[in-house]
Amino acid sequence: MARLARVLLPLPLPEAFDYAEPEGMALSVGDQVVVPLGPQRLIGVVVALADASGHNRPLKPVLERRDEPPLPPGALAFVQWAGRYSVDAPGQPLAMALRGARAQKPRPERLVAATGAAPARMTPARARVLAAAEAPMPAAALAAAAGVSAGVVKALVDEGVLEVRLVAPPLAFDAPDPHRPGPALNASQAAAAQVLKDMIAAGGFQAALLDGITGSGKTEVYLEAVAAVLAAEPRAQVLVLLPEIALTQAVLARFTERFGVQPAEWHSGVPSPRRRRVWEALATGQCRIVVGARSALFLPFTDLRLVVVDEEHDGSYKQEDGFIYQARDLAVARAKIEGAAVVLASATPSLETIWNAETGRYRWLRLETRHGVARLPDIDLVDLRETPPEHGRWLSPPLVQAMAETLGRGEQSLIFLNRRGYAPLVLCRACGEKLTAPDTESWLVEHRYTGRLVCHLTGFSMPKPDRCPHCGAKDSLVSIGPGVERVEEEVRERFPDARVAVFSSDTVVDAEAARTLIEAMEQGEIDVLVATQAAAKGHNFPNLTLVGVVDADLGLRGGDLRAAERTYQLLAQATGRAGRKDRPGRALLQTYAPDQAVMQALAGQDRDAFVAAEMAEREAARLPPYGRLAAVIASGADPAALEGFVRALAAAAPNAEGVEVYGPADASLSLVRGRRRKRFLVRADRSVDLQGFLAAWRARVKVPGSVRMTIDVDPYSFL
DNA sequence: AGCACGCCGACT
DNA sequence: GTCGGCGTGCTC
Repeated sequence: MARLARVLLPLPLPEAFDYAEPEGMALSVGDQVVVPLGPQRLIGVVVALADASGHNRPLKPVLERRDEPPLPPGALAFVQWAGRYSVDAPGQPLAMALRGARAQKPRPERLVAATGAAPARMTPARARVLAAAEAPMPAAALAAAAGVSAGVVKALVDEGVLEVRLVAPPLAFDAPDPHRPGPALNASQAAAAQVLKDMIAAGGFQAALLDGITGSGKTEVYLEAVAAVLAAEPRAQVLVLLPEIALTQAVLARFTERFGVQPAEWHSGVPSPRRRRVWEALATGQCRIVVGARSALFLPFTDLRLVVVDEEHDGSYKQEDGFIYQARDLAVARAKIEGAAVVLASATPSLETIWNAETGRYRWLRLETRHGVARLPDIDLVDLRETPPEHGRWLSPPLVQAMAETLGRGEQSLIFLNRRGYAPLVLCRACGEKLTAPDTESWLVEHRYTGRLVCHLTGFSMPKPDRCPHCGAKDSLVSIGPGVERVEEEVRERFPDARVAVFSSDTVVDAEAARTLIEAMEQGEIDVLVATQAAAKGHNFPNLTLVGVVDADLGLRGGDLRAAERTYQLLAQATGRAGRKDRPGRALLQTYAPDQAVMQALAGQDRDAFVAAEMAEREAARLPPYGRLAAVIASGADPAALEGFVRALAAAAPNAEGVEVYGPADASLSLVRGRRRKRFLVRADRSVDLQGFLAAWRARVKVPGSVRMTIDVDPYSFL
């Protein structure tokens, strides 16, 4: 009986394709196969097998079954679920899941071993080599073991006394030891760790929010949960997700210290052969701990029992282009599919997660105490209407004075501004024109280090011209607003003797540079660090006692759903930097809106008040977490075609109870690379099948070739 | 995503 | 008169 195989391909195709199973191939669901698609050969995964008799269409055959581990059932189910959830082609999440499987295979190692033949001439050096060549080993190692030069080994190989064997490097990762003693936990940590251990002992899907201020020791607590999982079952696997920027050697070292072995790493910087090894080791149960960035969620775990999402509120968990997904939410879904526990950890949890904890979906573990004698900093608002900086300056008198005092005591300051470059806008004094990237409304940001104007969205850049490109006026361009470079300039002018450094993605281009700068800060070689968000993560600067936030209002403008929440998280995080050791820290937030609930909650260090106020607003507007959102974005280079499509799309919106469709409006950046963008926003009650609504809507329209349509379920960026 | 088929500008 | 630009449309 001939069978057909449904094969999912890692392409944006709407469905899996059918192929004939050749006689004797004996395929199984999950197998990696090579199939023809038009003129090309592609790797895909078998998602179903069925009787082919009665199939009317001639089928191409599966070309081969790859001699590689299959995609485990949980991973396959997750891929299919993620495709439905995101209302995208199922091949998109499959492409994520196959990234490691399609990566370059690690190079085989060249080992030398004795063949048993005797050398024509025996010398003392040769005798030592033969004595040492008990097991196959690299030629250099053998030479070293025998105390001879590489030439002796090579001569024996040439003579046929030794042979070179190509051996695949070992796949397995060293087994972690969950029984190594962990650090002593305080009462609050111990209580939380016990709840997690009980959860794990009970088994099955369960979720918990590990909620504790900076320095409360969340990592130690979830490492206890990791240890419990590893100890409970010999095959159990653990995934720890971190924001990409937090994946430093320092963090990995904590795992190594706790379990005695290096965990597998997974992020954009991991070289291709290494990825292949991690993928295969997981799929064959030879790797038990992965520490990775959001895409690690798609790895082929066979026995996943625990997922930890550290800094769960972090915006970088949301992937915004290509396959759009929110890794934190998908982590919970994957845990559910696998029957695993999931722990979300944060000092400033997202409102969605707090809501899930409040409504009992997640266990809520609050760590109350801070490590050691460290205290929270005092937070003061600086009302910029009362004490503004001088014209063309950005640091207010109270902040400057606090910096001077801090410097005088020999302590460190962090000046925080979430804007790269020198000035976010350049305009012409003569004609008033704002300089933008070509075909875009996106402002060009001035960078003085490089003397260039850069578009942070499109990547366009040009040298700063001395004439206005619009009216030709000479020396008429003025820099508007502050970026970190400009604040650095002001700090240097005001404090000529201070040692000043900038931490932004321009000055810190890789992990190495980050480590160098962090170390300099730790060693007290920097007095004032001017930083973007890049620095506001998990570092401990014992001598840092002042945090200044140049523009605390930055997140509050623009009608963005999560603006207030983000500002809160940012500031709580930034001010959480100060005073971690024994010195009381101080934070000054410059604001034009000191009466805002966010500012008040921050000044009062009252997270619960902030959350309550924000929740009430969300509930009144039936916005997340009380409702659901999706964005539908249409873009195209031909304005008429786009306009026509958008009108048709609006007319085709299904009428559904509990769903409102807003738009079309110009999308956040209404013009990107010559393409106009229009956006619909869909708000739905939680009871509504939002994905079903979106799929039905899309099915009602024909998308012309010149227009691209993207659906973003649970959108984060509204700017 | 490739890759081919298909109609309009600068070259041997 | 052709080579080739990438717009549109398939691929089981």
